[in-house]
Amino acid sequence: MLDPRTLAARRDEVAESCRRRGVVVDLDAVIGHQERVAALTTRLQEVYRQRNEHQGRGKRPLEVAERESHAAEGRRLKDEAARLEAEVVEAEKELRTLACTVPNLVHPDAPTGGEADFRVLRHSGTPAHFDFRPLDHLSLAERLSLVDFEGGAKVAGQKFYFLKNEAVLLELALQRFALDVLIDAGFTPFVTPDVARPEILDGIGFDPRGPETQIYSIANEDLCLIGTAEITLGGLYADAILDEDALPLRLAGLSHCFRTEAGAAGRESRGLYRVHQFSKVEMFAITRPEDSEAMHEELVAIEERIFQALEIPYRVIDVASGDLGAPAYRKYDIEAWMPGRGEAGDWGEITSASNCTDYQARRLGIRVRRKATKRNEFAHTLNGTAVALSRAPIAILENHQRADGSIGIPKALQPYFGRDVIGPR
RNA sequence: GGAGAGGUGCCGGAGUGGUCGAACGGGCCUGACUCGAAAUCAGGAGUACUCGCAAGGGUACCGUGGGUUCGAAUCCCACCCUCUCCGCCA
Repeated sequence: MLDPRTLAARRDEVAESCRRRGVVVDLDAVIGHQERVAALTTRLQEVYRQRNEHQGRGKRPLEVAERESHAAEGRRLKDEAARLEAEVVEAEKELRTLACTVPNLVHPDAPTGGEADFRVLRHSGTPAHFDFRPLDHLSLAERLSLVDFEGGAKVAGQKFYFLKNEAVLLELALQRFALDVLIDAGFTPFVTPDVARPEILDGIGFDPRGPETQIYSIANEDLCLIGTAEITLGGLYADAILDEDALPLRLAGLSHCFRTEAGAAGRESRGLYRVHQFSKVEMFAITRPEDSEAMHEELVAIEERIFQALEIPYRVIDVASGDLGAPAYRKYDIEAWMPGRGEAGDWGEITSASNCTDYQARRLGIRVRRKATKRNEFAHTLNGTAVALSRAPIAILENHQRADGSIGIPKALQPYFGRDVIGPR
């Protein structure tokens, strides 16, 4: 949600961003509605003022007849207020609905276009040359008894799985490795709840309901399974007014992530790439508005450090305007080289870092108290994947596979993993 | 899960129908005193909405949502949360 008043002030800029996103929104309707809500609110407050004045006159002892007519007038004012209140509530609800259709602004340097129009910012590493035909991660994992999708389907359904043997150790090693990198970088580590209230999801910009939702709801509870720790870490600071000196906040959250993947049938669905549950170490940052772009670069730099240490070839892309998602102002994805993907290997997204500017902060009520002006402003929030324990293992398995079917463990991970190879078996 | 207690401003803590946006402490900010500081004294500090070019008005908010009443922090109902005890449990 963009603030309807800043929307009015920056109307043309917002319109241009919507155009670049390919989103059709009637901005003038939102602005007009905001004005109507303000006018209604003013009228309601005037009735409140009258009511207060009237009540002041009832504080002294009154004759019986006087008391009667006083009470009657009071009831009249109360009814009038109630009527207006209902109108205001209704109008505000509608305004919120309208305002929520307006996505965030888009960074001027982000490429314009759809999913395929990303800009490649840089490459790191070179895809390994195999003198044998490399397998995809699923075949590798099955040969080595690392995952059990059949068992997952048996107890929980399609796209759930068991990790087994070294895959379990690999998951834990990657978690711990990533956390160490983040702690070094000044992040405070968290293990967060795996569930959250719908308001929190909504504040972060996830739609907990509706047919296209990515979110599981828990029956008979007002709770959802989280799709990422971004939800819980952001929610942790909902309604906070933060001291300017306390920023930026760097938070690292380890959680399980649950996604329904509604409407994603058939899309790159093999193996661990797109599953209903996985673990993730997520970065979340809260900054002053002027610091968010630098923080965005910092988050990507950390992601790159992690994947360089894991010896995974990758490229960093600047996601195009049409593929950003409503909260994001700019998004950088890291795509790892996955030798087993497609016919002869392909790039696959393994992390994603977004600068959401004040879009989430506004909905969650995360503010900064400015020292100079003593005023409160909405903070900026950012999030980025340190390591997703579904996709990072794909990249490791596929890139570090050997002719004998074993998997080499990158040096940086060996102390965490405990040995230097998985298999062969 | 059962029983009890409680949720008030930055913190502690009054307040059981109008005079309460809220006593009193503490902390914080400004000024006075001081060479400076401490102590002391005098002032000032919440959030949001709304009207206004502004200065400055107005309105709402005492866990949340309803209700009673001319009038609710105060009474009633529901829910959420916290604490203590019991039970259960990793």
